[in-house]
Amino acid sequence: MKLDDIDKKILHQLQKDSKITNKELSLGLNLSVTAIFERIKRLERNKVISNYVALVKPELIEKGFMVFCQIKLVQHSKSYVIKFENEVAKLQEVLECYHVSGEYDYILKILVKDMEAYREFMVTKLTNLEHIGSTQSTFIISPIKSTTAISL
Amino acid sequence: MKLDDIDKKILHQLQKDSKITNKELSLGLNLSVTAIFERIKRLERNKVISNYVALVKPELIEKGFMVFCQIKLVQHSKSYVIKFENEVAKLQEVLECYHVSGEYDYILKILVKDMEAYREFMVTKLTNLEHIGSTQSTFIISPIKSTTAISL
DNA sequence: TTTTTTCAGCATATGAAATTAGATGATATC
DNA sequence: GATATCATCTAATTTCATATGCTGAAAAAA
Repeated sequence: MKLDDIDKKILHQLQKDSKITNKELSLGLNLSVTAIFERIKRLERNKVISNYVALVKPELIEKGFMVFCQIKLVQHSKSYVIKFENEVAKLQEVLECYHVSGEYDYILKILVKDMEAYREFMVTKLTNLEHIGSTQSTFIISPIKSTTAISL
Repeated sequence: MKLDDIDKKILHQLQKDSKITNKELSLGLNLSVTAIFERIKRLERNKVISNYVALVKPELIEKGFMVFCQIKLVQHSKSYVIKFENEVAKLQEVLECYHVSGEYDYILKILVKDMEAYREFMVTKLTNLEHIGSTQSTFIISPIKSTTAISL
């Protein structure tokens, strides 16, 4: 799907604040409300916009402890990889998971209540996954800039 | 601010889909529309909900190249740290930035069009920041699980 | 060139949702 | 026991998203 400048401006606004009304957008972009409406619908139909979410401050919901966990698999055959990826995606503490280049295979962004909860997560959930080799945890001291949507 | 179970359920829904109507929420939670409305307003007032955003597929807006970049500062006095953090927050390629424990001081999540754009970003923007020591880039081969809101 | 089709936009209308206002009952406070 | 506070309710109002049908420009077909 092709995006023109107007589409990009609309996306830009909706990424900053999806509660902006079509009218406000139309004023800023010199289009009618209907035109804006139809463009947004088109962006949604084509899955350029995948969905709309509320961003919640993690520290306010008793989840103030964020960790980047790097993981090495012991084996990299397709079936192992797929199994690992499926399992890890199910863990609700895992906000994000990426297959990456470099020394480790995966980087996970993990959010829990505190260090104790993290220990529990490691011992009972993460290291229970098969084929996991070594892991390395990097603790977040302070978020400087963040757009992460947090799950309860 | 204290959150009861109803607040948490509301947050949980809004994090999955902020376009859900108060009526739908009220049906699921056996409350009136007004009660839901007041609770959400309260969550917004208290900044538990910081804002609402549209999630956009990065590959569809010509930004398919994501990188974790770890950064070490040469010096850690307060004024340097603050200056670095301010500057880095302004860079639109930087989606997220965290002050972390371990060998490096910061982890940045960066999103650009491609490897060439990343090189350009490193050379012209990142390494231009003062007090930067070494950096290490980890490239994302494939996102397995992700909730990241992308900026154009 | 002329005609037709397609498409993006527009104004207007309407139904649904958000928001406001006022009433009620429960719980805490003096 | 009286009063204040708070969350909730119902009902009224306002605002917004969305559907409909029209218009003109550009593209395609004749």
